[in-house]
Amino acid sequence: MMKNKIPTLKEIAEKLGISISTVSRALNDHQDISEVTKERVKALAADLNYIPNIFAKGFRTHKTNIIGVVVPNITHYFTTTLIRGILEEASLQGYRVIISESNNDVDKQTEMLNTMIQFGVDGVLMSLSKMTRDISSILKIMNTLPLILFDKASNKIPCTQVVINEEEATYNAIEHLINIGKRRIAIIKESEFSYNSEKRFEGYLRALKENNLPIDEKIILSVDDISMIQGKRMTNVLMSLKQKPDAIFAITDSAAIGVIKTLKKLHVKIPEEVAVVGFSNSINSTIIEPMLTTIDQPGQKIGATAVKYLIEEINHPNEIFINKTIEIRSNLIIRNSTFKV
Amino acid sequence: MMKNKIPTLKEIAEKLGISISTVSRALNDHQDISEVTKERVKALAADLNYIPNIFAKGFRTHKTNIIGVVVPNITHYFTTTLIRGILEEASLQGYRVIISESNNDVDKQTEMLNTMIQFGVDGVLMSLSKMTRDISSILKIMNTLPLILFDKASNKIPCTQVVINEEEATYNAIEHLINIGKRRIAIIKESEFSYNSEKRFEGYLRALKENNLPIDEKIILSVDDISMIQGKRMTNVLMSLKQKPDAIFAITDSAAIGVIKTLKKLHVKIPEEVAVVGFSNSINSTIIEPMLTTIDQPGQKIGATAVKYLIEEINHPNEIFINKTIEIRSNLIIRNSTFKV
DNA sequence: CTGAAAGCGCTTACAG
DNA sequence: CTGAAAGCGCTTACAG
Repeated sequence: MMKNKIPTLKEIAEKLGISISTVSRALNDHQDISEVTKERVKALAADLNYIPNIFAKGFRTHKTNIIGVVVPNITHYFTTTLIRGILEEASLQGYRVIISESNNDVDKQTEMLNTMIQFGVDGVLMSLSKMTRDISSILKIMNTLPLILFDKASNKIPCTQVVINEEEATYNAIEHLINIGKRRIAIIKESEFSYNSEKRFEGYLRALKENNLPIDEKIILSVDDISMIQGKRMTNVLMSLKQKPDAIFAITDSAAIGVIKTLKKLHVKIPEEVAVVGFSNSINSTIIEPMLTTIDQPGQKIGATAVKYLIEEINHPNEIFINKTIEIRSNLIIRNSTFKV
Repeated sequence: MMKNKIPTLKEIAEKLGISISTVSRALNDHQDISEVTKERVKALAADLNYIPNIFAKGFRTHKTNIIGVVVPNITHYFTTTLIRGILEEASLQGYRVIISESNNDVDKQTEMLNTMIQFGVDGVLMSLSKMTRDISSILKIMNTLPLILFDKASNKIPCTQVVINEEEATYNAIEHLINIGKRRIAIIKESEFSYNSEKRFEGYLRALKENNLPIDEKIILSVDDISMIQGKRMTNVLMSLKQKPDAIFAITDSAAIGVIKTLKKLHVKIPEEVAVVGFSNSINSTIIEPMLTTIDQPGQKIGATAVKYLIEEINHPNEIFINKTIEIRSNLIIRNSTFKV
């Protein structure tokens, strides 16, 4: 297929009988250039469909206006809302976004970061893969590029982090269960190192303690992979205990949906006998019956906020940034799995 | 933050006392260079963590190894599977992916395409926004860059298209309903111009005709926005008809889930009184009870295939490509909404 | 087998 | 207010 040629500054300059420098400056609205010249240049540029060669520009100015994003799993609904926020805010600020998936594989994550650098991104937004223990490669990258963590973060990495109020959100959810009269609240969390899981667990523990409820290891269950299937398995475990729980909090909606499905199969009444709470406010949480009480995380806002902080760092490459942790508020959405209207 | 400097060919050349040209050639495994030199150069490059400046390279060779992707809505699960396939195949072939969302807004779609060009992508993969009637801007872009359509395609645009066998898949689904004894099959489709909706409607019509079933306009419903809410509304319409349908085919899972929810509210037995079929095999289709019979679309394969064809075109910029339509096979997944085991 | 040099399209310090 | 020229980091035709 024959492709059109995109005109260059040189061609515009020649057609107008002026220098390339003047054309460049006119297009960039440089103060030195007269209005008349600016207008002539801009008119011709528009006419010829001039598009600046971003590679020549980026090559020259060491800036590409591209942001790299690394996420563990792009198919999670919540992740897509984060990405939507990132795309929107980036676009507003004149940035493009390169996305890659680490598939929760730490080596792949490192590889992705390296290609990001190679592709000249101006900065990186990352949500950590599970099991990211060795942070040396990440620290190395931080020497080269601004990096901001979002959603799946880590206190060990000295950079700005944009997260939700995981601990508090869970605290509120557990407190809600206590308010509706539940006293024996089980939790299904992740066994592997996971920032979100740990924070949520802390909120769970604090809520029990502050309400003088006993902490019972038997109803604190950890799974490798926090999925619907594991939710089902763990529910069978919990409901075969001598002292069954009267509520189950799962740290993800998918696990919570597994819980509901199994409780229904066991003919356990929800929420009267056992109440269920999830985390994420995924679409699924409104499909399941009874609909799931869960925590709504404003993904778009988190994504957009992360972009703002990143561009701030990109624009001030020589400043030392104090590494803030920005907590975005989430909301408990009460539905029929805990409280019937 | 102070950032590390990435070494250049020049530094390697100086340290080794050879020319830049030789270093460049050694790194690119040029045949002219001796093995000894190659090894020395590569060793030092590895040592210094040399990363080629892709912008200098792209600028020089007019190739960026970046693919642009435009999708209507990134939060749809099926879209994320398409993207996953694109990311994987692109990564295998050494390409990065810039993603943007058109939000089903035709103007935004055009804008996105233009920024893609500006950012020097080597080619574009696009899934059309609804209501893309004016294709002039797309045709214009095809003069500049290779473009391939996937999933939401259009016969009017002369380019390679990667889609599923929409018509045949629907035909099979309707035939399945006929096989289980259904005779009055309603369809809920989109009213706006939509490639997928039209193809599915064609399959529906053909199945009825070939089985000598009457086509009744009263049970052919069109909605603007094919959502769960519309599925609910349309079910109320259908179930208040004198001659109620004994099966409902909705062209998306979300609408089909709305159908099931409403049928349950109306105490209609599924599938005995009314069977339900969706399209997509979304996660939701297994959450709803009864689980939804639907059509599984191999998103990853579609995405990967689209990338392959695009890179083929990128690598042969002066060839005229015959615009093929590649149909990827989908599968009917039979579940309890049509057939109880 | 290796090197000197041109050039990709742009920006910008310097000079006028 | 405008221009000539250098240079960003790379590749490659040309010369040896």
